[in-house]
Amino acid sequence: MPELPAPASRRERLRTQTLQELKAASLAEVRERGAVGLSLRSVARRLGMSPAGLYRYVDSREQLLTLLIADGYHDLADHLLVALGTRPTERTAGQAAEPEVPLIAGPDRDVAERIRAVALAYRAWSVAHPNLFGLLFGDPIPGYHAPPGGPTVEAMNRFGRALAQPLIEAWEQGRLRSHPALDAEELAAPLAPMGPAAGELPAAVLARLLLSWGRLHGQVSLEVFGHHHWLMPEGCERLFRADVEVTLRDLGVC
Amino acid sequence: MPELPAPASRRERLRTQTLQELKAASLAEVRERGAVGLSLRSVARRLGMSPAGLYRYVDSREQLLTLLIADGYHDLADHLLVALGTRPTERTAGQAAEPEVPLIAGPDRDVAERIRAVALAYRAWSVAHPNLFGLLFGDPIPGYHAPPGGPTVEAMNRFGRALAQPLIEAWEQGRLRSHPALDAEELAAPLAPMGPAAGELPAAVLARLLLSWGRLHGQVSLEVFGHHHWLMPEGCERLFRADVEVTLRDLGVC
DNA sequence: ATAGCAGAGCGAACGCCGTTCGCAGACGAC
DNA sequence: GTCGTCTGCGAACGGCGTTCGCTCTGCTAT
Repeated sequence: MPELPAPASRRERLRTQTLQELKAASLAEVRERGAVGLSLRSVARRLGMSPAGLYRYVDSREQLLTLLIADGYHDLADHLLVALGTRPTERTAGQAAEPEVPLIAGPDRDVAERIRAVALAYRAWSVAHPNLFGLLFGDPIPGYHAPPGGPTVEAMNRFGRALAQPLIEAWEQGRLRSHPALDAEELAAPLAPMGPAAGELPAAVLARLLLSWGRLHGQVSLEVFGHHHWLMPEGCERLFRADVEVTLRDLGVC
Repeated sequence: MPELPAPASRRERLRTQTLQELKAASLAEVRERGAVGLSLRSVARRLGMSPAGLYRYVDSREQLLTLLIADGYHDLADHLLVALGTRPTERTAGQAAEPEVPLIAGPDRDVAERIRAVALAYRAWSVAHPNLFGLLFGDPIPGYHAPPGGPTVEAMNRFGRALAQPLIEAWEQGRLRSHPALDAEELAAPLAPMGPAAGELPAAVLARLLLSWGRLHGQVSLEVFGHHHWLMPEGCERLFRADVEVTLRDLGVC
């Protein structure tokens, strides 16, 4: 979120500052108690405000959650971009202590190392913020659908671009191995009318992206939600690293 | 859940019947509105009971949810077992319309086909019951930890065994391809002290099980929670089938 | 057969929640 | 300085999970 120059009247400055505090307090609640446990009254108590007062800044509890979702995607995207060597020190949004990025591989590094870096960063962020991971990727908010042009989809797109970046590079370098199951035309066909985010990505690359993302996401999801941890108390990270290596071989870059 | 012979007094019969109705009504609520939307008062209204009356059968809303979780694992396990050709017609628990099992491969079929069958059944069940999938694999209930010997873990174990069954067969047939990233000793080491469910499974097989499950689970999770659907309106099933084929090749059975 | 007791169910209440409404004060524009 | 908009608040409504004490029913032991 680039800071707008906006000279902004005193009123407006106070307003945006209050809204930032509101989001920060809500974020803290979500981190501690999960998205389900977010209570407007409790947030109001933190801010020393009346519950009704919050409604000057937020339409409803649900809309507040979507604000946090957008921020969450931005935070995760920032994290991935750090792993890719972009955006070296900025890190404005996430004011709470951020997890270390386990591996940084800038644009000059081999593409396999860059994929590794983004995958490890994805897991590191998710494990460090399980409740935020749940907010982004867990049960969807019952009635909610993101408005097409809104800040939520923009944040999701930024995240998606960061995730796709090294795969696109691999494709540009001609290093994606062809695969009978992945290059079948019946797979590429439904991908042709792709969403607004995909841009000019060829279907075969998009297919590999979704597949690879899905794999890593599955491991992370099972770990964060406690399903791996229960069968395998230790070693989730090693299992994840093994999956990354297998995926790199499948892609052909390693 | 085998039906106990239990001649049971009239009181007891009525009691268990009421409890079944209670669970059925709650299940319907969860199916419609999701686990977050489950309301004891609403369930009581469905049953024509007072809200307080429910507490004769259930300790709390949370405990009711865990009952549904256990039932959900059993239902999913049943579904997988049907795909494996076991348990041909019984299907007692799930009284609501169950999804068709897309592929049935009995014990006489090739192990690759059996893995395919269980994977497709996993997805079919999840897509057919998104809110139940969320109940089992979405955000965990904030404060809850399954009691070690309880019915929940028993149900999870039954599900895990069904999932592992064809992989074990592949291993017994010596058809699991060795893989540098998966047979590394540092991966097997943390798996050695495995949970109560794993039994005598060798670590390398357990590692492949968790890896393969994680992959498929990731695709299903992203699809059910709407993340794939948004980038790729159609073709989730084809993408999933492609992932299954890639996984089969990785395992070496195909 | 009957006395007594455990089980089942209910109404009322408590404290929490999200949300709305009307009112009061503060700020900014003219 | 005046007026309108913005900000905040107290009170209230309906819904929620949960508890308590009461009644009534059915079972069981004598």
